[in-house]
Amino acid sequence: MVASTRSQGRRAAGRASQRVPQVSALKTQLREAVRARILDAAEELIAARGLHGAGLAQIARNAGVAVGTLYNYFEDRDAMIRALFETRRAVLRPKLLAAAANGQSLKFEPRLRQFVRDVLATCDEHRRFLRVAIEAEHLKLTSPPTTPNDLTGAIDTIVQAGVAERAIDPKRAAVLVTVIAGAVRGVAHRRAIEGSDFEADADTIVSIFLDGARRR
Amino acid sequence: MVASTRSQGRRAAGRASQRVPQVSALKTQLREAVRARILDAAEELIAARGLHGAGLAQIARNAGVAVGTLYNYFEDRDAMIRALFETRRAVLRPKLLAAAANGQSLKFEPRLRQFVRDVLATCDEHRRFLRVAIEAEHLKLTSPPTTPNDLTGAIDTIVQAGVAERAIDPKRAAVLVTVIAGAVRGVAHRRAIEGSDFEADADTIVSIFLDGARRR
Amino acid sequence: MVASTRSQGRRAAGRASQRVPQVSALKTQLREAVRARILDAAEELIAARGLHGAGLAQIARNAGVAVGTLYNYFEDRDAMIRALFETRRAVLRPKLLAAAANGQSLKFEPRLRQFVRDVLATCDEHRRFLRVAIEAEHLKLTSPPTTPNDLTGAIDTIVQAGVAERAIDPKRAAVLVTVIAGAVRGVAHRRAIEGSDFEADADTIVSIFLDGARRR
Amino acid sequence: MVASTRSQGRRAAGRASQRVPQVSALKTQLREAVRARILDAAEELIAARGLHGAGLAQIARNAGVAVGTLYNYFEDRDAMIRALFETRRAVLRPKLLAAAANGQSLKFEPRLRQFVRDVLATCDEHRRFLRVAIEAEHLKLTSPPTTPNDLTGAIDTIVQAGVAERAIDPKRAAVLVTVIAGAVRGVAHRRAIEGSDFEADADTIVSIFLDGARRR
DNA sequence: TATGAATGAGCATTCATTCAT
DNA sequence: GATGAATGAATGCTCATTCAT
Repeated sequence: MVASTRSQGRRAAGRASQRVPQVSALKTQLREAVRARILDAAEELIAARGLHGAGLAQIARNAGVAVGTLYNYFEDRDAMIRALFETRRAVLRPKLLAAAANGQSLKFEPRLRQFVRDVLATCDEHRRFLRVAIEAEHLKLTSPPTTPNDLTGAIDTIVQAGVAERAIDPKRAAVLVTVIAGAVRGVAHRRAIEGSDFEADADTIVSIFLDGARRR
Repeated sequence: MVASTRSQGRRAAGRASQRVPQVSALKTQLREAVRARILDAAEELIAARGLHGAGLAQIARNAGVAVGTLYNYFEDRDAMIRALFETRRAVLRPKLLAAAANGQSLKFEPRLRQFVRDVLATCDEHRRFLRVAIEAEHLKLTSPPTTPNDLTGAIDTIVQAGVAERAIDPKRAAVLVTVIAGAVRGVAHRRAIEGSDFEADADTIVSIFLDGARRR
Repeated sequence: MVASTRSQGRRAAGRASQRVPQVSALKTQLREAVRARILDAAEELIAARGLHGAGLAQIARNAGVAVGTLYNYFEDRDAMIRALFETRRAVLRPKLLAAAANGQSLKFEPRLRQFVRDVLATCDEHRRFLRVAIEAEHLKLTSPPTTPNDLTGAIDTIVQAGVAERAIDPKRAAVLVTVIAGAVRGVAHRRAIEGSDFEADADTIVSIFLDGARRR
Repeated sequence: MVASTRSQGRRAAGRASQRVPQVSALKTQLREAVRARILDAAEELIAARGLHGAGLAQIARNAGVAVGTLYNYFEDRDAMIRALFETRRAVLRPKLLAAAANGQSLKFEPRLRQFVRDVLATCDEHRRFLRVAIEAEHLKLTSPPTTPNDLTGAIDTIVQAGVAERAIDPKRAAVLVTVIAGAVRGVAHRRAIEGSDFEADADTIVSIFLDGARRR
């Protein structure tokens, strides 16, 4: 009896020490789910009606929570929007970095080709956020590092590699980065709005940039 | 007295028949001047603080009129902003069309070269409005045809000409338009923000697009 | 005709030069009337429900204006309440100063007697504000100089005069000021709440302070 | 085994019959301790930031409990504040009554002297609550009997005794009560805010009230 | 009973729009 | 036509209260 009592005690203690973390893990999971729902609601509204048209009341309604609840997750509206960008950025940035780092063993050309393909695919995946990011490009006041800069950075990495292996003229590097970034953004933007899938776009873009559009 | 009255009447009538148009012309001129002052004030504020930060009170103050006066010139705030875009568009569109039509006698390459040069010059001239246009690219709901589309249209004209003279592969034409438009916009955007003058940008861009960035 | 026209012109000019100030004077008067109505409404609500219970919506309703109008008269709610105190103080302070300066030719005793009589009369006149002043005595954060301090200051003036003419022991002066101020405030407070008129209070108070309540 | 079980049962029962009251006593004690901690936290916050600045969240934090727990001790915020006053009153009232009853065998003058001394001492002891009481004097709507009234009552008791022994003119009694109460409150208030100790205040006050401030 | 996240009515504040002068 | 004070719906935010755990 003593033994069994002890073992029960142990088991109980064991259960407790297991359950408390389990409960808190569950809570954390729930919390994250709500947070995600809120950010999704905000993202959708901003994409649809612009930053100005995304009121807290509507965001709360779409997220299925009360207005006050928003303030349990974010300091204020500004912080919420900043969090939205940071969250999305945390998803996109690694993809961009991975895309940029991807074919380091490859020569410049196939590497760039793969990179552009990856980036456009990623943009397709995150069409909705793209509209938000475009919307927010002039809100530099609050959130310093924007996703588009990540794109430019990634392209810069690749182009520098191209310069290093003497595939690209260093004098043209800076303009090339801006031009490629503008082009990619333009194509992605068009896709995001039109909803169309330019299957072969990636390769065409790279061919144009490398060999020119001139017919030979 | 009668005579003098008559003659006065005649003279008055004569004056009136001359003056009424003059007066109305003067009035129209004055009206247009006020309208322009209002739109300038709006443009400046939007460029500086964004669409949301440009309140009617501040616009009126900067334009040197009363708030109520704004409503004698525009139906409401939305109409005023639409008018701002249309007014600027009315200035920019002819320039773009002229740039596109400019070297119709030229071969494709020098024509495109001249065109990009002209477009970037025009963008430099209208830097302030550029910021407004960028700001407003997500306001499609109210104003259907936007300046950026004019750019795309002009580029399309040129590229089609290139296709016609067999300098460009027709399969690539659509993408090329988007890509060039994106690149030009990207460069212009960068200039508008950084304030820097990329003197040689135009030629570099065209060279890249025609012959590729690849070192030979 | 010329003459009459001229004289008309003169008259018109005369009227104009009279009327513009008249109009602006009328406007100023109207403005002040509205301002007063707003402050009255605020005073009444604060007196009835306390500072916290006086919401801008209710104040506006009671003043017969829209909520937004309040902001044409005051920077924000805080400024409005500060203005309320300053306005009332601007009325009460001169009365207190006058009461304190009143019988400078008199001996200490009749002077104090007159002073207390005046102060209690003034308090009766401004019963409603008294409740507001009491309410606000712990809001020192925003408005530094409060009406109650004016009372203490006035009493101090009188007591110092009493000290000067050797009617009062200087050692007791400080406490006497506090004690008289407390007593006057207590009586005024009681009147403000009970609404009763203690006709002879002033003289009784002074007698007590000068000769004591002890029966002889 | 049976026996042992029984004896265990008995013992258990014995323990239970001893312990249940002990446990409930312990629980009651604990409950009271928590209640006291909550009221202390509330008192401190109200004294420091005013009634309006004492939010339930902050009170709970300072008391070391959760917000919801407050509602296990008090119906709502209003009831909590009322309880605060009643609790403090339950401490202060007996002291005031004792002070009033203290020198029943003494003559009026030394009795009043002692009373004022006691009251000021009590006020010094409870400085913090004094600020709360002052803050709350306009919350009469909810809590009918306030501490200040206890003071007035106690003074009334003494003054009536003075009337009875023909030391005080009955016509002046009512005013004298108000005046003394106001004076005591004024002095106590000044002490509470300035933090200074007027050692001799009590005697000075009584002397003034009995024999007047007039120099002889 | 203790907890603290969820709730939503209530608040001060803003700003496009109207209208009497 | 010009003016600018008046308007009030809409917004972001707070906080006493509730309730599932």
